[in-house]
Amino acid sequence: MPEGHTIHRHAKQQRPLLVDRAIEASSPQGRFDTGAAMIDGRLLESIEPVGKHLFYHFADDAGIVHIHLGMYGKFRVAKRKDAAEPKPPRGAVRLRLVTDVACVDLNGPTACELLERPAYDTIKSRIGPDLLDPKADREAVWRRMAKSKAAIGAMLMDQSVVSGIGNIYRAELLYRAGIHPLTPAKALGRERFDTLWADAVSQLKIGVRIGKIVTTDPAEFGAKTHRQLTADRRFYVYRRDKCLRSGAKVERFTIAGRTCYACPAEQKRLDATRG
DNA sequence: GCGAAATGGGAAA
DNA sequence: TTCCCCTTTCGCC
Repeated sequence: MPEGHTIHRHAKQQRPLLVDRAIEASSPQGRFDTGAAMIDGRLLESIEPVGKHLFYHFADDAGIVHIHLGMYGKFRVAKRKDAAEPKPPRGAVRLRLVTDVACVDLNGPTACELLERPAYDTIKSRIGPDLLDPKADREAVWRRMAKSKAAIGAMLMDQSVVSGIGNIYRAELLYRAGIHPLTPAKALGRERFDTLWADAVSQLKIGVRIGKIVTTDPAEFGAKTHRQLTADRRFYVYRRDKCLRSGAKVERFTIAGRTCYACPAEQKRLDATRG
């Protein structure tokens, strides 16, 4: 389920298995043969998550592997107990990274490419502040929003404005804030924006911790933890017919080519002149 | 069993 | 806006 939380979770999980180790790289499927050959045998220096992107920095200027999962990309991580031989690839494995302790397979990514420094810089420059980066420039994000005419539902999905939020978090964060997605972003005003930002960070962190998106409040359903919530209670409005809390019929419409969901009873459309 | 839609995004038109 | 990529899942027949 790749939104920003997935990427940071992968980085965290893979670091102890791959970083500071020699990497045996291959492309069992064949579509990344050349790139894999370039990094094969090199030392991996760091894994950098930015929004929905992952960058693998290799030593000796061997290059930077850029991965974007898109909607279908998946990692499969297997530890090599007693350096056991990795299992044969499952499905179309674009990239396989093997170290002394693990085997990491990547299937179905939108992007898996080897970059040199300038191309890396270009991609980085297109990615807005990452909600999961403690040093993210919140001021810059608000400045963009205050200047724009776009709806908050569009701005939150624009990775050049703020990175890490996908279609599920967009719908759910705005529901939690009681703000209708078609509200002009600037109409939130600074205070509501700050509240929304803080909630976004805490929700994404829950996602990183438990490995899936759960945006409902467990206490509301008699559960102690987010993990305990069953699949039908993980979202308030996303892909639902009726709002989980109010029971109102969930409204569906398209913003920037993606389906957006909102509860007409609980999400108010703010006036652009207020705030 | 088949088609559509899905957590995403870039390029083309 | 529309197409295209990539893969899985779900609803409908």
